[in-house]
Amino acid sequence: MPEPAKIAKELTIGELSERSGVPASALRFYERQGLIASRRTTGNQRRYHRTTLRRVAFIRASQSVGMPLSVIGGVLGFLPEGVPPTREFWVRASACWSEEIDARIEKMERMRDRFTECIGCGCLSFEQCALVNPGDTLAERGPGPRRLLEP
Amino acid sequence: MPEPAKIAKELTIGELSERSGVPASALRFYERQGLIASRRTTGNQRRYHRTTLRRVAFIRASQSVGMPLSVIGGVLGFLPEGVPPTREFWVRASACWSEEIDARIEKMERMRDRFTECIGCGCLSFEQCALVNPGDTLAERGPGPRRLLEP
DNA sequence: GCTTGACATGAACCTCGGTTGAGGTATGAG
DNA sequence: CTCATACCTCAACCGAGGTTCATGTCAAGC
Repeated sequence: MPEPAKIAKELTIGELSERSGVPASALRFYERQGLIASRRTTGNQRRYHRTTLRRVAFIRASQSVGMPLSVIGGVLGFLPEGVPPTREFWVRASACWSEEIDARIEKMERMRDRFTECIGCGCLSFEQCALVNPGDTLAERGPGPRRLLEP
Repeated sequence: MPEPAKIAKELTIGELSERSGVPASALRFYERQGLIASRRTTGNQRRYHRTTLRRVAFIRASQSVGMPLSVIGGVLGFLPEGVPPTREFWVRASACWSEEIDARIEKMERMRDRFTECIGCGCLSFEQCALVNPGDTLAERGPGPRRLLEP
């Protein structure tokens, strides 16, 4: 007789909070934002699938590299709730974040160099000064998860 | 007979706004935060010294490299209102910001690399994962304008 | 079955860097 | 002097990313 199939244990919000180190208030907030999902018991309490732990890990890791929740949510949209993340997903997400981070680093380096140039020329005046009018504002919009969308 | 000394023209908030491209509401906000100062007319209207234009330029340029207003305010504290910024000031401020930016870039690179590592090991689990528990939070506090303070 | 701790909701509050609007006053050109 | 602008203050609001609190319900151990 085979062992009875282990029922994959669901997590309460307290357990998820404990195991992830993320306050329950934040987990409820993520749920309102659509980043994670939960089943509700008959008594209206949240129960999380085990894989939610991974989602939360991904959220926090992404936040730690400076991603806003809105962008993280976009990427998590490609990862259905309740299935463990595929290797494919990790690879693409990583590539996506790397691209994003590289862009930000590049921008900061450009700004730093401009700042130093401006010291050299003593300007820091409007109209002429590249630092005061960076012109990078257009490039600001729409990086998005290209690597996830274009395999 | 010598020409009458040109009275250094003061700027109204509208003029400062126009010439700096910064909304008047933001200029009032900066004043509340103590980043810039103004003289008041008998009728309680603001009049700005010409050098305020430079201060505002500095504020915007600093913001463009990601400095929070509080830190910018700290550095501007070394630049008395009404005197044009010295070369010394620019040089130190630049060095200060460069240091700050380099630190941020370094941190982002570290994070990016960790992210990629974590993809490699497939972890992204709590407790073990360096990304999820970066341990960089302590280093977060107190960079401050060292270069301005220690000549 | 009772009690206690965990969970639910909603509203209020926080920081940061401002914007918007209402209601009132100054300034300057004609 | 008048009248259009420009300016003043104060209060409320935005969005991001949450926290805190009050009040009420659920689940589980004894």
